[in-house]
Amino acid sequence: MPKNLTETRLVFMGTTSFADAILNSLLDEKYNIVGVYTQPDKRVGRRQEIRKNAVKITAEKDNLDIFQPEKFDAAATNKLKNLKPDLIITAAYGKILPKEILEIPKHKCLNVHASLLPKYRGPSPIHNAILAGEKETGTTIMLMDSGIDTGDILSQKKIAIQSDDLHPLLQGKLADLSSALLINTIRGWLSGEIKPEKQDDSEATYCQMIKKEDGHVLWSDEAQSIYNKYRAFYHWPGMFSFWERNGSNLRLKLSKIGAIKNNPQSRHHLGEIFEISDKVGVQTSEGVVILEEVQLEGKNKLDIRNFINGYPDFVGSILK
RNA sequence: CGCGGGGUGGAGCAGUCUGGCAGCUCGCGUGGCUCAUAACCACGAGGUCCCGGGUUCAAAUCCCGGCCCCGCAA
Repeated sequence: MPKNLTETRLVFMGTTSFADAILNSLLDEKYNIVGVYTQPDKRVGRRQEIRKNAVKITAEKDNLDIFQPEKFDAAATNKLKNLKPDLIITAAYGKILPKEILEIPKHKCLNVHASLLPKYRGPSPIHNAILAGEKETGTTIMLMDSGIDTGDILSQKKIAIQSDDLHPLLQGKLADLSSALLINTIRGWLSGEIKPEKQDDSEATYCQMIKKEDGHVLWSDEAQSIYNKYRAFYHWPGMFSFWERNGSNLRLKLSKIGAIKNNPQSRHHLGEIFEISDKVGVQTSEGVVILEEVQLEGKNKLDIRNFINGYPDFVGSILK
């Protein structure tokens, strides 16, 4: 084992802004990062421009060697071997590493996973903790094995979820927490102070990749769970419903919704828009969702009052 | 040339198809009413109808070109 942490040859793999925050904290610690792996650039937006992800931008700024393999075939695997990594750190990379890769670094592969494993194994732990209305979640540093988020745990730390935390805020908190924990864990792991602990598979829960369609609001849900969905999907994919107008179903993004009003007296149709004093609500199966800002397809985001000024027939209509 | 919606007083919209007085809901200003108001009444200010060209007696509206905003898709 290298005596000095800065001599450890470290490879980082990550893609999202969460991963970027982790990478930045490793850079702050002056670790010797000999390679950065991230997902290939994707074409994005109406003009199909190529956009670099956050990790790539950071890596370029620091003149790190960047690798963006579509998959780990023989050539990609050899390239990685040539980097002679002592340790691989992954965080929200978005690719499953074949077993052969996991065996390359002598100090193995560490993964940062933003949940209290074995809870919320899978690609969307933060989203799903919010969706489920959890009061707390956390972050786990673990060794990677061939399963998905099933490896032995090195360290773990909890954090509270506030009832009005939106996904980006909670993700930011978890990134900070994870960064600090990772720094300590790397030190402890390389020095042999930390011993891996097996996960209790009987306690495991799993989450799926979030799809765009998941943002479609079901007004037959309860207001509280719709609000949780709003918090979880705030950054992506957002929340939307459909408003029928002049025979066509227009997509209406609910870009900002307010607290829930539990007034059992209110018995409108599911999805019906109505005014409550100075606010605008939508009827759910239990409670009311308050609309604060919406965006009709083809239009800009609008404060609900301005929206109704332009579309007075919105009140009384039913969202689907 | 991936598909589609849009640009009209400070905000949001209608008007465009079928060319003919610049309209609606708000906001703003002044006055009134009220114990009171995101309430009500009266009056009022505020517009190069995105830009450029064309057609026409006449263009927000029709034709050509350009700029910008947005939804989908990826």
